[in-house]
Formats: sequence, C-alpha cells, structure tokens
Amino acid sequence: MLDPKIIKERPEIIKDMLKARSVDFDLDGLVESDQRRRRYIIETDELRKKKNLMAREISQKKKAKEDATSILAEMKDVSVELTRLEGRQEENEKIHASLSLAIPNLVDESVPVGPDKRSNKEIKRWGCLPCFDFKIKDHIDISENLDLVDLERAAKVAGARFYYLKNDLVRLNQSLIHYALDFLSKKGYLLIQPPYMINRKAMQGAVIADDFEEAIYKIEQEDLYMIGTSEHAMAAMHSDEIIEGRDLPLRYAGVSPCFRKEAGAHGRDQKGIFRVHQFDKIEQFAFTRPEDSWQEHEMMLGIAEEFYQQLEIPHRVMLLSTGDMGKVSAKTYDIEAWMAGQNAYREIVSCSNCLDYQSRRLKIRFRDKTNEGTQYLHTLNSTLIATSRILVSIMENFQTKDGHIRIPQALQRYMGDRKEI
RNA sequence: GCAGAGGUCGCCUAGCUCGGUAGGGCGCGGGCCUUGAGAGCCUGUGUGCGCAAGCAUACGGGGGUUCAAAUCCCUCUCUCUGCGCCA
Repeated sequence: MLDPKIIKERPEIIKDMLKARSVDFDLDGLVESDQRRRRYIIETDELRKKKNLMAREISQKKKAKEDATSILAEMKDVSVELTRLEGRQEENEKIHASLSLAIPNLVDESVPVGPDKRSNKEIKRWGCLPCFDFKIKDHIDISENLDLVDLERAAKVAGARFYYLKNDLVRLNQSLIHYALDFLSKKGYLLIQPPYMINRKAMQGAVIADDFEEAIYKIEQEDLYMIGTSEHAMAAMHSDEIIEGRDLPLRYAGVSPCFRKEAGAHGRDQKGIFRVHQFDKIEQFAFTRPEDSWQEHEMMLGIAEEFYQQLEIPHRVMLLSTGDMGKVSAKTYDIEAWMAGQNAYREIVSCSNCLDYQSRRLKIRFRDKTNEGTQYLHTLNSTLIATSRILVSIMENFQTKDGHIRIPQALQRYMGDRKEI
C-alpha cells in the first residue's frame, strides 16, 4: 500500500514506477476511487451530523415529556437515507481497497531499470572458485552415491520437488540451522520461531495478490495459509500495533520451514533439492525508523555476506533491476553462490527494503512520546540461509576426488568435529 | 471439545442491571506557580475528512432490534479459569 498523499498529489511518481516495473495497472481507477472515497466521506459525515442533532433534540423532548412524533418520523427517513449512502460508500471502499492492495511498491532511484534479470547489476564478488583435478559431479549424483537424499520415494509419497534427507545430510542441515541461529544471535537478533500457517489478513499484509496464486499453499476449509517464508509471519507479528520509538530497530531472526508452490517454474531445476516445495530458512527481519532503513538494508546484506565468507562459499552480490524485483520491495540485493556442479552462480539470498509498504498494509506504527502522532515504520527482510540451496552448494563445491564431501571449517564443531561426510 | 468469566484511547479502569453526546487514572506534551526541581493547579494527548474552523468516527470483528446501541439480541473470534482429550 502506498501513501495516499502520493496518489493524490504526485501521481506521476506512480506512473514512472509502473513504467519502470512494466506493470499493467489501472492507476486511473485508483485515483478516481480515491477521489470518490473522499467525497463519500464528506457526504456521509454531513448526514450523520444532521442525525446526531436530531437525536439530541429527541432526547431533550423526551426528557421534557414533550411530543416527539414528527421529529421521530423525520429521523427515520434520515437513517434510511444514511444506510443507502453507506452502502454506496462501502462498494467504493471495496474497489479502492483491492486496487490499493494490488499496486506495487515505489522503486528506489538506485535500482537499474530493465525488463528482466539481464539488467541486474553485479556489485561485487567474493572467493576463489574451486578447482578440481577430477571429473566433478552435481549434487544429485553425490547425494545418491552417499545415500543422503531419497527423491524417488518422496515423489511417490508427496510428489515432484519433495525430498527425504537422510543420514549425515540431516545432520548437516541441522548444523546449518544451528550455526545460523548462533550467528544472528551474536549480532543481536531476537530468535523467533513463528507459526507456519497464518490467516489471510496477515498473509495479505506481506504478500501481493498475484503471489497468492503463484506461491502460497492454502489449507482447505480453513482461513489458513502455509507461510512461504517466516517473513510473512514476522511482518504480521506487530500488525495493528504502535511500537515505542525507543524499541526500534527490532531485529528478528526467524527460523521456519518454507512452503512454496513454484507454480511458474515448470521445467526449471526439475531434479534435486535446489528448487523444492519445502525447505528450511533462517531469515533476517527488521522494523526500523524510516530514516534508518537504507542503512539497515546495507547492514543486513553485509551480515549475509559475512556469513558466506565464514562458510567459505564463493559468491557475488547482485543489485536487482526493476523487472526482476518483487512487487513489495523498493530495492533488492541478491547473493548468488557458486554451484560447481552447475558451473554457475545461483540465487541463495534476497535482501529487500520494503519501506512503509508492508507497514501500511499491516498498520504497524511507532511513536516516541505517548502524546505524539504515529508514523508508519519501515520493514526489511533478508535471507540469511535457505538450507537446501546451501546443501547443494556445499556438496558440489566441497566434493572430493573419492566422492566424499568436506565439511566447511565453521560447521565442523556442529558436526562433532568431523571434517568429512 | 464442554462450561464459566472477560476484550472500552499507548497502558490501567468506570459505564452495561434499567439504551439517550464514553468518564477517570497512569504515561507523555504545553502552560501557571517556583531561583531550580518536585508537588499542586490548568490544558492537551485515538482515527478519518478538511487549508482551517470544525465535523464525523471509535468500546474485539460482523449482523440484528430501535428514532437512537459500549449498553438489548444473534454470530464469529481471541484471552483467562475449570473439566475433557492429546504429543
């Protein structure tokens, strides 16, 4: 949701954003419904005023034991008229709300404009790519040989894009989670394990309408949706609240499984555990003052970079272009890790500043003094680690000639000081 | 799942029996007083629309009865207490 003031006073800013994102959106419809909204508010307010005055008169007459028959009849007419007007107002509110919820976020000036990922800008690279003096395998072969994953039975039981982790890969997965939580905890983040299902109102706060169909699983017969990331549950955590200014920023480390339909991904990464319907993720989420969010954004990215440096995973940082960015984000960095088996950098982290877009949807405000007006705060989110993809990266980058997997130094103490799988 | 008690402004609370402009306290802001601070006193302190004066709106959500609902009725939801079930 965008600031209605911008819609009213500077619609050209929104027009530019829609063009940059090449999004087809009924901006005129939004502007008109917004104008109608104000008009209806003025009209109904006036009628209510009239009604209130009459109610007072009736009350006084009754107290004085006077006859109120004629004014009673008149008031009934006013009530009927008001109900009619409110009906029309409500109809317009629905149109206005659905358009308000569908419009994407503004885009920061620093974001490159372009139609798709080819316009993304590489910001930096870290680490030397691993060299091998033998023919390397991809994570599917490695995990099969070491009996670490069972994809066939997962397909039988749940379908494509599911997996059974087995043996030491279960331990490695847990070690990554444990390590990531320790890491963020040391950075001052509050650990959060959220509900894995949330209701529509909460989900709507963090997710734009299109993504509901594309990505989110719904529980039948219930007002519940499986979270696609703990971001969804953490954004909604403080909905309808007023936060004390002195408590900001709030920094949360969310740990949860993530559930995604991957509806638009047929054919891509069809095999293995790279693109799956369910994976574990540790997420950074922050609520900040508006003036602090850009600094926070860089900090979150830096934290994720440091994490992968400690894990010795070669990676590069990409600044996403308008065409590749999510609709709720004003600016997004991705980190892409080297995957030796694919001979390519692949996305492992997405780090976004959503400005006040989510907080307006969810009514999350703050203030410093209890008598001050409230302000919408800013929300930011960044992956720290989506474990399945890092399992792929570790298996492929750390594979040995004899078909085993070296364990990165930083993880060894979480694996009983073992050095290899 | 069953029964009872609750949900009122940032926090606490009155009002609900018996319908008629939602009151008080804390916190916070401003003012008076004071050398200063404190105390005391005055005043402000939700949301929406409006340039403003101001008006409207708000008692967990939705619906109903009524000229009029925090108050009466229905329904949903959450919290607490007890019972039941359960990893």
